[in-house]
Amino acid sequence: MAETARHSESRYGNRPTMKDVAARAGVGLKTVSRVVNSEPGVTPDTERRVQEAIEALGFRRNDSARVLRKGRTASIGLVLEDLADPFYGPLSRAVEEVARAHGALLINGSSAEDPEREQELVLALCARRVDGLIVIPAGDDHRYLEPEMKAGIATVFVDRPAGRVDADMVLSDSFGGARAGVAHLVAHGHRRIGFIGDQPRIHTATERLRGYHAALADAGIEVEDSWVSLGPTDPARVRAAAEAMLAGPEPVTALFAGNNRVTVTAVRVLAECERRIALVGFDDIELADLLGITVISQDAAAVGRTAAEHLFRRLDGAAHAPARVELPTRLIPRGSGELPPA
Amino acid sequence: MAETARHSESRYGNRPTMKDVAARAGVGLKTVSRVVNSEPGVTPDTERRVQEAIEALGFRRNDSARVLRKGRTASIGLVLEDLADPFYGPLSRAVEEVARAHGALLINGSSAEDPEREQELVLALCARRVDGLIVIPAGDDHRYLEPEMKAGIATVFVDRPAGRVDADMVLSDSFGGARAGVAHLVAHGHRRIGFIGDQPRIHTATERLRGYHAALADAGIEVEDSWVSLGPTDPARVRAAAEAMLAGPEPVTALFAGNNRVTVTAVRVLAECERRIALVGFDDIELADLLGITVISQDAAAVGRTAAEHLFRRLDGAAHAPARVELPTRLIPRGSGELPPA
DNA sequence: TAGGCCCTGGACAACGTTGTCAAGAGAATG
DNA sequence: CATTCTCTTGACAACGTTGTCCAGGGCCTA
Repeated sequence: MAETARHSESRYGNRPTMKDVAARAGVGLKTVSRVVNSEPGVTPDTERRVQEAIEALGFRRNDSARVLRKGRTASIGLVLEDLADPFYGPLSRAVEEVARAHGALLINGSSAEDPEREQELVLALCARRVDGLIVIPAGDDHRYLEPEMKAGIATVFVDRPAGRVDADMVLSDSFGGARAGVAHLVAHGHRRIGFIGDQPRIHTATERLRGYHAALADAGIEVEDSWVSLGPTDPARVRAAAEAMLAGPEPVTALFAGNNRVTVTAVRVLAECERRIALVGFDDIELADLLGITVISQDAAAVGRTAAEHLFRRLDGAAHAPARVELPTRLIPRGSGELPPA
Repeated sequence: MAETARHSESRYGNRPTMKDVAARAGVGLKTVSRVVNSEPGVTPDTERRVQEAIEALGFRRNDSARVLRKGRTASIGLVLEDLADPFYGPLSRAVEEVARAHGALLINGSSAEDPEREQELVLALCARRVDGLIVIPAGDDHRYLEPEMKAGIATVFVDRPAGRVDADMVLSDSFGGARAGVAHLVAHGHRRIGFIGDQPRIHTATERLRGYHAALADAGIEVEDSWVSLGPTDPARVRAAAEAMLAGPEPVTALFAGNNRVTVTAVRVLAECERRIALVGFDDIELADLLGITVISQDAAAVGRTAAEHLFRRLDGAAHAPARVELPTRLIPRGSGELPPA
């Protein structure tokens, strides 16, 4: 009776505990634990009684307590930039599938491309003692993760390399992809090609720009300053950049878009333009086939899957040196990249 | 010394605990706890010593233990259908923002439209004692949640109503949206309008179908069986359904697509078709403006935000009867819905 | 029938944290 | 100077679970 009263004031509403189940089933605490965990050494009859008590009380094991005792949370953290970005949805989903196959839950958070917020999120996840972390870096200094990694939290960086820290990474071949895309435009006769990309702080942005320069250098073309624009990828900035490149006496005849957000805005701008400007975008977009947009496609799901599999291999004890995996990209010609110079 | 040895074998790598910090700083355990939680009653000098010890050891509070003691996990669970679906990315992100504003983390999982998997996920989240749940139901019987809700886990159902359980819900006006969309087609002269939707098990699918029927009834049009097709929304099934409606002696002159996946496939099929078939789709799609697709738009972010705010109001103690919020939809004409009958 | 063994079940401590409470040191008051 | 009061500090229990270890009972064997 006193027992009941105590529980009705308990913090979890009035969740029954194993102790309550044990009392109701007339067995010891540990026996309930055994039944709940399907451990051997319980007679069918006892097990039945315990199960009945569990049903009757609506008992559900408290995983917090379990975690405290066992030291494994069976959860991993995923810190990405923005879940609303169509590139990260499939990535996150792929990570989740792998986690599920390993019986783990996924906690995720968006950094909104803010290094401070990234750190805050990562540390919160560490405080929960996630078993592992997959991080799409916003910042470029991850030394704050060192104590955590030393303490055994497996970490894989994705899409962009980690800063000042030695860890596993899974990247797409941004340099090679951009180089191939720009070379494609060159092959179709373009000599004046614009590049609109993300902020230089972001590794993929500079890698793609490097690929752009490499392709033009390969073709013996000298890049003019006005052809390149790096910065935030909100529609307003991208629109302004694109319009600037298309205006003036010697406008570009083709554009290379540094990521999916840039591509979307570029398509809008080009649709309003009377001249036919060629376009190749980094990242595939839904319905791009119908719009005839030529893209460099990276397989977001494959990136996520690879990273997660890496992580779980670490969690299962793999102790080799940090690896750096680079996944290939693919050029998908659909028309916009094959337009001749206007 | 023995202390050190014990810890070096500990399960969390060798994470220092408050006890270790206390020993190093030469203070009591509780004093460390006070510093970590910024509780009052610690002299600046003591605080400094403790902070130093925390830094030196790389201490990070173990939230599992904290949760066990305090009873609040400061995390909420989100169970949706598929994170890779462009409708759910923004929804999830909106939920995350609200959670973040309340200092909570978001754990999410995909049910893949499988009721069993939904239940499995929800119960796993309950075992972790998330403070609250936001569920996009896959199944139609949620009585399994009753003990959990009674035990104090706040729950909000989103996008589709809960089955056999009294709880808060945030829905979009599927019926009204579909009715308006189909009426739009009727207003543009169509009398033979096809409907391709999701499986009838899914509430939004039947609501939208109901809207379709209502609009046609309003116009005094009798629906033919062959105009309606419900089922999985994978491209193959949708394509087959669309092609069937467009073939035969009396084909439909317009299509209403029951969700974004259907719309995407429908656009592809119609693009291959020589006749101009009108199309209105439920859910907006990126770049739909460029493709000129008329849609019924529901604001995924608003749905997520509303649900999350509802949830936290519950967590902050709101105890009114379960509410049912229905958010309006918006018809966005872009061309495809305004085509006259071929 | 005695001895030993196996099998089931339970008592107890421990995980790392926070709430309660009481003790001790100074400061303020009479 | 004695007393009370305040402020800082630490000892201890508790949260709900699991691992360790031991006890008791039934069964088999000699």
